[in-house]
Amino acid sequence: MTDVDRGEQLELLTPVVSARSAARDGAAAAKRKAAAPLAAVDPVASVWVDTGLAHLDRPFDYAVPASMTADAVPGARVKVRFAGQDLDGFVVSRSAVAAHDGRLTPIRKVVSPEPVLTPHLLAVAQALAADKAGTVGDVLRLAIPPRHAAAEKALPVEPPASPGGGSEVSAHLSGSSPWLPYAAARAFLGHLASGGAPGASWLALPGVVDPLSDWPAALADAAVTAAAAGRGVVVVLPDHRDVTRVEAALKALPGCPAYVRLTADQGPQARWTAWLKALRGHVRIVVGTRAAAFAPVRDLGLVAWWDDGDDLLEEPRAPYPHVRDVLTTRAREAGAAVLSAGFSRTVAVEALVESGALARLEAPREAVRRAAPLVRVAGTEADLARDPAAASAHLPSVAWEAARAALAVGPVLVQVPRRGYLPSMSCLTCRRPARCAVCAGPVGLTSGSSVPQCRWCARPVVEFTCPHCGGHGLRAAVTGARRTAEELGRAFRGVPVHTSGSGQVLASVAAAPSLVIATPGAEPVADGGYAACLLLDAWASLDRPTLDAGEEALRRWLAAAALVRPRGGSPRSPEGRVVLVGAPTHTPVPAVEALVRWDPGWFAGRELADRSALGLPPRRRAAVVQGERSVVAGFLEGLDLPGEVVVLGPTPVGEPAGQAAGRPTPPQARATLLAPRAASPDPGSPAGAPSAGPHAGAAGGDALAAALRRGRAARSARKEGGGLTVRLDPRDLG
DNA sequence: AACCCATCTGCG
DNA sequence: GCAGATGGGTTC
Repeated sequence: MTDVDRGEQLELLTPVVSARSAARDGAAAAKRKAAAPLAAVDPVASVWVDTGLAHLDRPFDYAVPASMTADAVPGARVKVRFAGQDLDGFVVSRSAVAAHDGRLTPIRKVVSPEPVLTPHLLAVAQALAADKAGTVGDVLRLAIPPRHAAAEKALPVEPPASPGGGSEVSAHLSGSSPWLPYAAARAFLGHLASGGAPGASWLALPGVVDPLSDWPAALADAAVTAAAAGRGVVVVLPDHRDVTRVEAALKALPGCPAYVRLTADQGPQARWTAWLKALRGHVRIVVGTRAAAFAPVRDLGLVAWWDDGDDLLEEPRAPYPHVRDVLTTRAREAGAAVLSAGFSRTVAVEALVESGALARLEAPREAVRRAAPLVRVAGTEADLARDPAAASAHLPSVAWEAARAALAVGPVLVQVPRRGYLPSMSCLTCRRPARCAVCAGPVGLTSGSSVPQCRWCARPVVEFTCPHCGGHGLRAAVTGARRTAEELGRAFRGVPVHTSGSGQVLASVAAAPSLVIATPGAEPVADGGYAACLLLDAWASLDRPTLDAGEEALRRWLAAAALVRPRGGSPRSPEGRVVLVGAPTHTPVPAVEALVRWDPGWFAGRELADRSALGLPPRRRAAVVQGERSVVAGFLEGLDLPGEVVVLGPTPVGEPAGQAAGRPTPPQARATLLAPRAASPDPGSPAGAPSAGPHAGAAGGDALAAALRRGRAARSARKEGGGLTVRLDPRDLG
């Protein structure tokens, strides 16, 4: 560029006060403002403005006043005048010339020169927005927490000169490595340590007998391996207790590597401090809940998450990315390794395995057999224990005996489905599951209503007659945790009873005999492992009318059963037992079989094959569009869909139970769209080339997502009101 | 929300 | 013929 060109451009860039304000404020003010000199170098800032409007989801050029030239760096948070309002934005880049050929408004204020929107986060936000048919602005709101000025000021800019800083902690597969039972671990960790980007789906062995070899220790070991190689690490756990366990495992490592905990519930100041510690390079390792998935560690080398199927890993705000989406996108963007860990494997992760993105990281069958407890199944028609105390607790004799024997040597875990977890009903006389007379759907109670109704066709069940015994009475097949606790407490007199559930979650219990009643996900860890575990109301978990009922049931069972001592037993920790209560025994049920054999890998493969055969997700891409009926209809009408997309619906949907009463809401509808996976690399592929060019292949050529995104932008441009939610790859088709 | 601009309208 | 009203699209 010649000097002349440059001069002309600068002329163009001179901020011009609008005629109106000049008239109002007078010539003096206009002169003063017009005279504000622009930055000598790169006077143009491209700013991603948080407009909240889908059709304006792109950067806009602003002029950089000379006074801001040092602060308005790429990534800085700014305030700009946009369409008559003051809006927040981030500087994306600085340049000498504007792409926009009109007049540029000057940036109003640099909120903070901290470069929070890193090129990596921007690329990730763009890729996620494209993949989920959302806006970059929405993703940025998820990715960058609210700033806390005091926290920003208090934290030193430069990391304190640390003698170790984690980098001198050497990790290796020593004799005590928690990775020892996993043959593929050596290759994975070696590749990780040498700067590679391996991907693995790790099926952790059950067992908590040795805290030095449990899964938190293994995750900590992997994190330190990456950190020792100078790479950044993000580890995401579903809940708080899991974060604390991984933290403890990190602290237990020799040299205790520098890490930071990052969770949403720690408050704005602590959260911003933790976020900045990652950004400024004070720590290489971030451990946290879903809020940590975007943590801006430098030189990202490893992303890891635990228990892919836990719904806490699903972001409830638009565009609804799962932690798996965030982390695999980040890994692809940064050339980092991927570690998806759990006692079970979701179908979504199985799809990544079968696509080649993730390798199977599993222990040999003999090791699984040694580590797993012995699992027995007590069917729905099983004899209730003859012991009157057991009968009052509605326990089959197998379960009663297992619990009684185990209580002599240690704690016993009892898992009961969550309160309000689609409680089902059964015949009061013969205890067989109650079925709708019209469609044979399960009969259940919804909160707020005292009349049982069919969960499939929603018909109220006014007069029930059991087809098996002719009885007319109904009882709740799923008993709440509190009542179960009372009943079991009576059945096993003298044994202490603990409960752990939403609201009151226990982290751990002692090795002494006790009964621990817990809802799924709230099971405390037992010192030395549980002696036994009863999994109640299996049928209720399996019979949910959702696509992922089997997967979810198995995940919950394995999570509880993994806290039990191994079947083999040892002098220190005698034989562990698990009893699945109330499962169908007349027909083979894959989830039950997988639990008995402890083979979650087999189950995931089978489940994916089943879904593929039916043309269902995740083999095909799914999108769910929901909103007011007229809005959904209009939206679908205007979509420019590729030919291979199948549109199911829209079908009317009711308001979620409990909300419908009283408040009149416009009728809702939902449509499901199914499309073949794009031919482009799977969004989960971590092995992809470290981003070739800026945002290369960000859209992934996914025509369905692109069409939905265009549709939303068009709606936004037309100022069409009415709520509309668009979810891509939802966990369930609803 | 504010602005720009094209088009319309009412009055001469 | 033209100032002011009206409406739809853009927003740097």
